[in-house]
Amino acid sequence: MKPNFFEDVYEVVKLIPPGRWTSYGAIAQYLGTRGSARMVGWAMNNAHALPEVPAHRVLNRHGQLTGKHHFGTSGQMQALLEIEGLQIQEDRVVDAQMYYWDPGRELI
DNA sequence: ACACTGACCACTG
DNA sequence: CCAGTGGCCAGTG
Repeated sequence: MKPNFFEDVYEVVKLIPPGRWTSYGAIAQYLGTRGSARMVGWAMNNAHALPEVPAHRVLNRHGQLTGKHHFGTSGQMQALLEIEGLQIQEDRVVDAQMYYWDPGRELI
């Protein structure tokens, strides 16, 4: 039995607008637990199999593409983000705070 | 049941 | 900026 946690994570990730990104911690915080940021990452591991979940829009708190290694080919994650208008430099989003999307703040 | 790991985060020094 | 520590929850051997 998988916890609703997963479903909730997927829902939030699906709601992330194109050209925006959010962090594992932000999602975890939105769901009520701060430490569960790890679980979010773990949930994404499952999520990456689902085409409906844009996992490439979920980065760590620095806007760094920590999970790029999990995308089949290297550069895939960056490419997807750049297509949506984000600028990536050194595996990091340029002007990250400018494109940051907080589920608890803008989704409310 | 125990130990270790993980796409993390915050605090401290 | 880097290293260490604690927290959080679930999976695996």
